[in-house]
Amino acid sequence: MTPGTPTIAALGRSLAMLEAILADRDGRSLTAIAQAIGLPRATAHRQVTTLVAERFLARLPGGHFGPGPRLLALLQMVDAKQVITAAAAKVLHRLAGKVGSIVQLGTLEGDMVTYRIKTGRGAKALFTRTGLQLEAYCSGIGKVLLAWLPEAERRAYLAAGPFVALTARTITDPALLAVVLDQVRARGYATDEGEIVDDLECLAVPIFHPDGSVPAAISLSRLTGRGKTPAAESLLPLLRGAAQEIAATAFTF
Amino acid sequence: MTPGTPTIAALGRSLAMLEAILADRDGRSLTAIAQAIGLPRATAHRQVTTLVAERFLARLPGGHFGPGPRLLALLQMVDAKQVITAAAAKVLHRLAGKVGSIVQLGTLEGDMVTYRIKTGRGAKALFTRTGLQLEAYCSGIGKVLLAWLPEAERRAYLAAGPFVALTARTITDPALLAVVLDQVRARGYATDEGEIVDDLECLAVPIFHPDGSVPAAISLSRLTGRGKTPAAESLLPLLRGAAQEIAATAFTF
DNA sequence: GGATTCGTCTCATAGCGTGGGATCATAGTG
DNA sequence: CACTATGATCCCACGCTATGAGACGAATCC
Repeated sequence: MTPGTPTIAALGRSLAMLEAILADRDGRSLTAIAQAIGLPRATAHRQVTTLVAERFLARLPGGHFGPGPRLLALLQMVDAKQVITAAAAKVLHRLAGKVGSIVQLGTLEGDMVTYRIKTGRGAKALFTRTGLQLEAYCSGIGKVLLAWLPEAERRAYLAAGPFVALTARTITDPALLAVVLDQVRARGYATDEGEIVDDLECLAVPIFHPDGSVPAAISLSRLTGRGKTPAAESLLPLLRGAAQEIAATAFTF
Repeated sequence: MTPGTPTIAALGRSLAMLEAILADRDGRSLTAIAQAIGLPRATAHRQVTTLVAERFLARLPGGHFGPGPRLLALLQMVDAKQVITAAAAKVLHRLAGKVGSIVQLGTLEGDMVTYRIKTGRGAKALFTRTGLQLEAYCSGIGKVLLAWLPEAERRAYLAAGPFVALTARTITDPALLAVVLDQVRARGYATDEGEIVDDLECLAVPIFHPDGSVPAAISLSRLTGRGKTPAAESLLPLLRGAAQEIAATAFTF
């Protein structure tokens, strides 16, 4: 540890013990688990006793342990999207500073995209705000999230419709949208050139979960009216780098 | 606390702090949260610092906190069914002793029922064992779990088929099964009279999650060849009582 | 600019968790 | 059935470590 950061050693050890017990699917003895993480039997025993008393663990018949009610309650408060959002915050701030445009992060809830992070210069000029929900089919982030949806869900989404035109360029034909989503998956990124608002264009890439799913996506947006147009695709490596960094910090244990 | 049980006070307090921070959706200050659970600011600050360093929490811009990667990893190991199983173990042992027959608990995974607990006298005479997966449409537990499935999933299950006859009494007609499931929901319990094996009958009731869903079901089984047949429905209150007790211990935080 | 309020850091104190070891409780084994 | 091995649980003196009041800087409000 860095000596400059005072932390509670005992807490870390207890949490490691919690992890070790839940990770153990083979029914090892408490003593064995304790030994595996280098803890005296007596200490481990007391920690587990406490966790059971606090209802974070439950005793199973046969001397084993399982998750307790309070852990379940915790589970209901947390979802992967929140973790990604937390991990993404600082990465996206840095990215926004580097490219000098608006950076956003969004997730899919049902048919709608939820915008969870918005940062960068000119952010107030854009109509979105964090917490806003928007249709998925017409934004870069939305198309990325749809593209990596499981086959069955993507099909259901396309079948549900209707897709209302917000500008002349909005894709409203389900068949065409299906083709576009296939392209997005093949290329690894999505674009939006005036499909929501006429003078807005953006570039979006997925954030991959290790299991291959895409729980979130990030995008760079620019109002086309304003000044120079830096080659959009030249920004792709930066955006992808950020996505990878976010995934790494969010999913590395 | 009961004085007879030695527990680590500090661990409990730190975990309470973790919960409090995650439960706070209003963006209160750390000081405010600490005060709410009666902890000095300095102590709370050190605990949170530790939890961040251990990656159970993550710093959000604006001085707030969100769940961290290790918490996500922890919670991925937990699902509601495990918690229910843990909570049910002792309750079902007691019930088995009281009624003197076989008690089981099962959950639905895809189309199959997984038997997770089996206890009581004569348990070895029955072919099931914990961990066994069985088709859902022909057992009492299975019918309960199907009956409370969300509309769409229940319909999908009924449409998928086929339903093979294991005995002369097995329900193989999807339309009839649909009617039976409606009855089960209306009555609040399911029976199986020789639909899997000729001489086996059972009575099953749901365990309700507070949100109304049914993540698990419990049943009493009896081999009909053997002796007297205590009025099956007279056991219903006992079974329901056990189900309610399990739900209470598993979902009360 | 004065007054809050919050986050962060320091440090002396004592309270508490620590862990070696003893004691039960359960299996396996000859 | 005694014998042994393994694990769970309990005990307790010791010393370390978490504690929390207080100080300080920073940000925000009036």
